[in-house]
Amino acid sequence: MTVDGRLARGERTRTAVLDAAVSLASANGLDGLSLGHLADSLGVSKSGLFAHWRSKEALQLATIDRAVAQWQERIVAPALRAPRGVRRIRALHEARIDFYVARVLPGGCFFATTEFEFNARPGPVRDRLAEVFADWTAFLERLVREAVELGELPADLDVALLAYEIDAYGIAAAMRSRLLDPDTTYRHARRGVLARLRALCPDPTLLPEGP
Amino acid sequence: MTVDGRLARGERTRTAVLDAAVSLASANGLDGLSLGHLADSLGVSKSGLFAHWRSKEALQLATIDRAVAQWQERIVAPALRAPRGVRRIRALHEARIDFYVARVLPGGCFFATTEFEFNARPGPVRDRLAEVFADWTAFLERLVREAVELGELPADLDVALLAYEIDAYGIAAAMRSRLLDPDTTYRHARRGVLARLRALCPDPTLLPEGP
DNA sequence: AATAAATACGACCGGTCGGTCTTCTTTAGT
DNA sequence: ACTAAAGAAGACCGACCGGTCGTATTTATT
Repeated sequence: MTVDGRLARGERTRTAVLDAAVSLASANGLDGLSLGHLADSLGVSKSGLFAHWRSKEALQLATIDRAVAQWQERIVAPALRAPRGVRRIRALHEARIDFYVARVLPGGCFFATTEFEFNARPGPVRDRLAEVFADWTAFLERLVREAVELGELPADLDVALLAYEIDAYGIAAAMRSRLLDPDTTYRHARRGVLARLRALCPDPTLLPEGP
Repeated sequence: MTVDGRLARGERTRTAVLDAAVSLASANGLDGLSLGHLADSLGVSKSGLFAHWRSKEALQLATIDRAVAQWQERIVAPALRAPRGVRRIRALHEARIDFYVARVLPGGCFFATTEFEFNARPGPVRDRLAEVFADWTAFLERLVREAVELGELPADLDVALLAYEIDAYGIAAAMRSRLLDPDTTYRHARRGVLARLRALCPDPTLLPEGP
């Protein structure tokens, strides 16, 4: 099966551009993502970008999708390799903090930055971000519900509330690690969720203290 | 004691501009705050603004200070009217959520928006925001420490961690309330902190369930 | 070898940005 | 009434923004 070299070349460019766009947007926002800068930093011409996306908004939407794919690879996929229940919840949170620690994106968290940027700006970009956020929340709640069903968390637990709390630890980590002391921040984020789960889980051996 | 009418006029204009700037920046960020738009929305000329602030950056810094003053009035001052200890911590958090519920600012939270906007952009604005955030964290930790000293929280409590958690509930509320269901979000934010404090406080009568 | 499609480019457009300059009005001090 | 200072206005600047257009280059098809 041969691939069309023209399409292959375009696809290569497209993903390279989007990776750079995710990086840039994590630091400067989806609005601060200037087509001129993006083109320059990639050694392409600005008009070359318009061959792939008709407008800045189309590029912004594509950038969001690329960020979702990265998040899926780096945070969700590793967590799904852990066994269902509280261990998976912990693995997800740990993968997220690891992602921040590794400084993968210059802005820390693409979603935190862009969601705050657009939460008061109606339009397709905001709608897409809200959709992504809703999906993420639903995923977190599903993981918590699974743990309840396995008996690893109390049956009368407020599932949505615990999901809210776990995500809150992550958001706060993204924000504080860039303005205050990063090490302290990450320690709080990790210890907080671990302590929370241990307090709720009847079987403490599922959640060892160690790193 | 008479005041200089010229200076008074300038002062009036200045606070009016800064109030509008805080509002605008809460929605569009400190960078999205365009001097032209700001001037138009106030019925003044753009060059009139430069008579008060030499540059956009100077205006941004003044806007931050104004937002701090508003926060002090609307969140910190009410909390300080509550008795020291866990009740004051709760009052602070409730005042914060009330502030979000009241939709005082179109963007929800000035600090959450701007701190995420600037956390990867070195410069005086970022430094000032980091300073403000550090002060806020220190204040929160002080309140928690006071509650420990009063015996309303365990002596071996990780003060900084609880302060981190309380702030995390607030940050998450600011973010989620604009993209997901606001009522659910606010309920989680309030119930979460309340449940957390009640679980730690030996005297449950200090923290009644009621609204 | 010729044609067509997908990429990419340089030049350019109207509009907006932050910022400057000159001018005019308002007000205080005398 | 006159002067000095502060506030505000409008015209204007260079830089950059998102976006368009015509054209050249690469590649697959025939």
